[in-house]
Amino acid sequence: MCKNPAMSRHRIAVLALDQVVAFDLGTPSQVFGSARDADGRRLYEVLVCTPGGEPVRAAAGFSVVADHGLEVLDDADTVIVAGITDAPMLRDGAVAPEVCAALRKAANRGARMMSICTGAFVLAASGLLDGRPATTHWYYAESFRRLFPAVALDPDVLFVDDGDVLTSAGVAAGVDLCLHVVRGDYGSAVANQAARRCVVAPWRAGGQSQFIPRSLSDVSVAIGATSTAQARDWALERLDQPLDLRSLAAHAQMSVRTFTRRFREETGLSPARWVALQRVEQARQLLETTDLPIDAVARNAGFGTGAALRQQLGNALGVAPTAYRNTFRSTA
DNA sequence: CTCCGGCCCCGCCAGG
DNA sequence: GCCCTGGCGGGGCCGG
Repeated sequence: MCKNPAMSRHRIAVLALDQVVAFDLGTPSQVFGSARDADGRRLYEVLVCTPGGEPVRAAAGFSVVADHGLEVLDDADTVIVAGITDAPMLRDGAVAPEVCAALRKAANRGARMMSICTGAFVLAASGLLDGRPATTHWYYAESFRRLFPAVALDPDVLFVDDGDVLTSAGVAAGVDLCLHVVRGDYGSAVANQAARRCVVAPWRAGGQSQFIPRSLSDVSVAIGATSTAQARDWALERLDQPLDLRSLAAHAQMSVRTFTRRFREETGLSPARWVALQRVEQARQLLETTDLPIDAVARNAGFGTGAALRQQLGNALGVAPTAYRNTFRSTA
């Protein structure tokens, strides 16, 4: 990927087909367009295209006139297929041959391939998901499985990152996937700033269930109902200290059993897994935005030793702390 | 590498 | 009957 700001901007082509989901089509422009370097310059160029540059009908009842045709897939660094809805393709899996060919060509050339929502049907029809893990909108999971049995579908996660092929669940999960990609390309600070510009929560992890409210859980806090949200805030303030399940539950004034149950309902993650993710996030931000020694970062993020941090960061991101810092320290 | 001890996760079920 | 709670226990995971 184009991580060096000196190189030309990372180019993203968004493919809209007939009956495109308008929200999906806007998501990449919005999120990637909000990713800026320290001087406020855009880090991505986002081009929307349609087959032949012809207008396509949006499912919402208007037409989309794109500036480009499929030729922009030829030199895009990333290709994103937006979701479509209520189209015959979702039942018969038939995608125009020239679209499949263009997508395959881009993938073979090494472009990063992504889909939002039912865009996964188009990637799958092009054979790009065979034998790989992927996800799509839960509503279409059964149809997807029937049409593309060779794909390892996980219908219950927000998005799947399989390296050069990334797929997301319905609509808003596309926001999460796009933020995830920005995070991977330019680091947490840039991604969080992009999220702030879009006024969405900084991130939801890919493994999270599709069946959790995006921000409605805060409502229960506002009305004072019991919830694990305060315990999460409390935990975030003391990530550098040991956080075991018992003390989290005690802080939420619940039994351990009820706390874990609620926690899972509200976040889609188990408490320990959530804490681990927060610690990695904390470490990333410290590596990106400070010059603290690795051991200090490790202590501050609750890993104890640099060795533990190295281990966790390696598991989560596949990079060592110093390498991570060197990659992202300059961007933001 | 394997083992070990501790913690965690979650299905299960009894009780309110 | 219903739903929610919370203790129990087995299987799993992680760090040493």
